[in-house]
Amino acid sequence: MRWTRSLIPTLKEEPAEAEAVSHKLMVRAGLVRQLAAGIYVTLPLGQRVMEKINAIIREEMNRIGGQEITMPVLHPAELWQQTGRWTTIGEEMFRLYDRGKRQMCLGMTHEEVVAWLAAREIRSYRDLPQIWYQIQTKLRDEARPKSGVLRTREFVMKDSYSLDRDEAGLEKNYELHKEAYCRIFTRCGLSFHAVESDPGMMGGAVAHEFMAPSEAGEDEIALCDRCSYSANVELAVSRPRRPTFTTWDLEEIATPGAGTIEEVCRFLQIDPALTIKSLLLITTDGPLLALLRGDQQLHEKKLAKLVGEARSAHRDEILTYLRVGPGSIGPVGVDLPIIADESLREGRYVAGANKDGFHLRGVWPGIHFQPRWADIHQVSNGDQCPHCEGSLRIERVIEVGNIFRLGTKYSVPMKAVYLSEAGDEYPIVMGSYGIGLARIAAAAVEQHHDDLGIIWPSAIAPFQLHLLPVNMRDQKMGELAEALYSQLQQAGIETLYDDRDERAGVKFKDADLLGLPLRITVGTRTLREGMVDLKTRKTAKEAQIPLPEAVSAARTLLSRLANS
RNA sequence: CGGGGCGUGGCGCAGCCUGGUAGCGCACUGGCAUGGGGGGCCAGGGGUCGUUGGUUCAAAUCCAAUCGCCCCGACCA
Repeated sequence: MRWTRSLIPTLKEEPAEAEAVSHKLMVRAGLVRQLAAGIYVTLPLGQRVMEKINAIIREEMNRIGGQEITMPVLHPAELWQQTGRWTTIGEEMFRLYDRGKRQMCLGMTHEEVVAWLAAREIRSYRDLPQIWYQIQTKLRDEARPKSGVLRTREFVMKDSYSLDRDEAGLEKNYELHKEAYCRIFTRCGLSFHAVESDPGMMGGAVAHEFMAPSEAGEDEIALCDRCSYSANVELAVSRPRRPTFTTWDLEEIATPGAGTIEEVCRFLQIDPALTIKSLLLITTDGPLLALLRGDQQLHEKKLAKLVGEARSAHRDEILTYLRVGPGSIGPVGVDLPIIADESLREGRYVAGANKDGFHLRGVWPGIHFQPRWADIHQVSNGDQCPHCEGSLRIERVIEVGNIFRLGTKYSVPMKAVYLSEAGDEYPIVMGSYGIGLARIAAAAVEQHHDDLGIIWPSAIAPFQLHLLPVNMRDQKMGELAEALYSQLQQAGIETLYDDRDERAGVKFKDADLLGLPLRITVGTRTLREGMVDLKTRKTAKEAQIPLPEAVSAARTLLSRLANS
């Protein structure tokens, strides 16, 4: 493609509103433009990247037996009312009325439509299993769109749905998807982890998310350095490191002015892991004292699963329930329900004395107070793995895909059933599997760039080769470049031909910014010695190649890059 | 939804505090020179200062409301 006939609006300066590296680079390289918060136009270069990703996904989905379909974006409300999600989902769904005042919504996912279709078209066990997928736009009224194309209100997603007779069939399709996803992300050049995840509003058993490590990510995962344990911190469990305990006797000690864990530890010269952090929470059932070790953080979601939604108490509520200020709360002698983290089962601790300016030393959980035990701490860096002796590290990641076992959650209300060999009616067992296309592109940019710009993995690069004549006003040079361009095209090498009458420096900067895997420079050396420069973006290695060998050398290098 | 920040040519910004001719860099148009890393010279075009209302002789500047965008948090198939 000729640059002069393309829309490739590169930017010298960073857009003011961009924060994430991928956001800055995708805008600067002319891949996307923002229309409104969380709504983007995909420009020609970005479109080519999306199509590359698209093709890879399609190949891998077809390979596991997926059949491509297209489902509507506009849905009647009844569909969602049948499964109950019309009311459970809330403001994240775009809702509207048609001219006949019928309530409609914009599809944020398609379990309902799939179940609807299955209810009509699947009758017998002979019709199963099926995998249906689409690559389609989804709409979600995100509370906070952010980080460029990483969290948008309108986005293209590959979503597939498996239909099976039973759990065993679902398990098989789940595994097939897991394998397909690994191939897809690997082919797209991403490094990633498949981790255990919270099924959230999808329902069902433990699910998996595919996470690409990146600073710009919104999620965190815990990874074991010894075994294969890996999980979203939303549900990750750990055994916190064991501190060196002291066999203190129970005694009250004055801690003037020391309220926070940090202050108390400094005052007493002890490890925060030897203290109990006491939090007064207000649940729908009233006040609750939650206990953690001083070095741990409360995991609100874990707690919410046990006691429902909880908020921290206001200062006056603390005074009402405990007759003490926030700095000296403790579990001993308290007449409130207490929930304590498992890590407190062993050892003796320092805790608030429920008396301003005082703490208790030698508090023995289970003896001096009786809590309900539970895992309510957040996994932190260095905690011990729940399955082995390894230690966990926390990594920030971008969620690029996820897979869910839905079971019969949608087939039952939608009456998607089949008849077994014995003639009995059973609900179809479903799975659902998503991949965010733009997130793959953004994650790839996050993982592959340098100070100068993007370094595309060749599988999803918008073009394979950047042909750059240094001076278009030199007629001879122009002719050589033109000739080389048509040879490259004939050779089937996707080439972006920078035929602009720009200064060499401008073109070089743009080439680095766009980040195509390979660059051929036609310059004075070509005129003088018949050599072109062949430069690999990733390694920055440049080689001089005789002009007649340029195409074959490029082909060789590109195939090497494609396999690396 | 809570907290914070920002809206001034296409992009990035200054001017606002202390009201009085709207400015800089880049980009763009025409020309000159140059031609291997965002270089130089000359001449141009382009802005209801987000919007609305108020204060004032006079508002980009002060006040109020409103809209938009970004960041932190809450939320997130």
